[in-house]
Amino acid sequence: MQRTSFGEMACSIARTLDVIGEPWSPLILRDVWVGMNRFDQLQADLGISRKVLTERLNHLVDHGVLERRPYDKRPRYEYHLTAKGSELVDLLIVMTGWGDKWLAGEAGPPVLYRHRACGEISSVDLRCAHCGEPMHGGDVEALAGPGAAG
Amino acid sequence: MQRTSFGEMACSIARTLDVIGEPWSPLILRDVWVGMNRFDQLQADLGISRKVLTERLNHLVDHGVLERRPYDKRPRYEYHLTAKGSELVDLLIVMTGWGDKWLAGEAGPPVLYRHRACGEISSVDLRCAHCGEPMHGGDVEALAGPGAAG
DNA sequence: CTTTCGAAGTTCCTTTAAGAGACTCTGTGA
DNA sequence: TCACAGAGTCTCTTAAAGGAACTTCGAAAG
Repeated sequence: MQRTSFGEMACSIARTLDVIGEPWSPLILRDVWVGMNRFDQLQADLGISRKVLTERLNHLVDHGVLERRPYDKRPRYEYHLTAKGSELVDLLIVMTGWGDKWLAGEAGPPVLYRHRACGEISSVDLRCAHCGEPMHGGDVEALAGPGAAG
Repeated sequence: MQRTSFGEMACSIARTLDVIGEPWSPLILRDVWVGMNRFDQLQADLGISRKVLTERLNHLVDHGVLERRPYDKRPRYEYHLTAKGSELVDLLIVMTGWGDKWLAGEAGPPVLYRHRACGEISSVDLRCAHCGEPMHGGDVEALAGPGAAG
């Protein structure tokens, strides 16, 4: 229910959750990413309540993650990822990787990704933007930054 | 409220959300990651209701993301990341990166990460595990995998 | 022109989860 | 034997999710 708003916390994880942390939001982004851009498509594919879908779409548009785009002279709209929203796909890809590894079980991953640059079915790897070496939880040390609280 | 369970969907994003998608869960993982391992510490730091914290911790333990570890002869427990849980930190790091870029504003990021391997303050970059080139939403094509529905 | 249609929401009602805070339980050690 | 501290549990209120029927707007068909 998340009545507590995370947006005011001095934490980028909390702030990100404030934008896409509500139930369904990541699944909506996934669908929009793969080309399901219309209200009824999303509703049918997800099985989400129309009321909640409306709320989520508005929230995502308000936060600049999705953009509402008319596609007809009638009042008909499509939802598309903005630049800000497109960068959230990184998150979806990493989520997919974890789910594939830990939750897919015998059947294997439901979806595979082909990396266009090399043509191979692949997965993603986190690397230090500075030195290019692997960068995971244990490879890192947290320090207070300029926007720290207090 | 998320009454709809995502765990049965043929989608690794949905399944991952079933494990850590409830409100507060990513923030609990963040805190445990940085060394807040006890109930009262977590409760005080997050300001979460004790009831909800209990529910979340049990859920995360049930799903093998956290491990409950006694630290006293009295019934006292600490929560620690399992191997499965440690890999979720990747997700937190990517979330942090997005929040730092798009939500931190004037003040700048509240937390900085130093990559131990190179000693630099850095951020994370997604690369293809196969060829090492950048791998983001637009660089990738989705195909049905062995565990696809239907 | 009136009727029908389709997409995109709105509204209303029920059920369930989150928030808040007091209460319990269990060993310890003063 | 009393007080304490940590880790929960209980109860009540409030708000959000689910479900399903209803509205609205313009287009095209008769």
